[in-house]
Amino acid sequence: MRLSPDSPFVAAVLDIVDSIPAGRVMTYGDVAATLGSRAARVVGQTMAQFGADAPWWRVIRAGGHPPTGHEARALEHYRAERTPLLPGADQESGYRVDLSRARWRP
DNA sequence: ACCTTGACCACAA
DNA sequence: CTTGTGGCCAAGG
Repeated sequence: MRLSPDSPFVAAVLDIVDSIPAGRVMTYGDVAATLGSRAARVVGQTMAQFGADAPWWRVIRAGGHPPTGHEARALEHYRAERTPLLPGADQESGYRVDLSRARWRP
């Protein structure tokens, strides 16, 4: 489906995403929780539709995986801003962000 | 009001 | 590692 472009939830999500510093990340659930919500999926839909002009690669899944379908492009950003990744899988597919070090809590 | 669709989450087997 | 189950929430049919 489509989210309303002027939904207050959408605006709030984008505000939070813009506040994440370089080299740090938040999970979809973290962003929702910051808004007092559990709508992690809606955060994902928000990023899918309106996240193009935001630092979308700083919002990842709870397991440390980058957003589905954007693994390769996200990795370029992580390398560029030195986001801590878990050791091991160095290839494009299969890597994860080290949440214990990179997680940002506002 | 019910069903379906998602850049999701947690937990169990 | 993989499925499956149940939960979450907005929007559209």
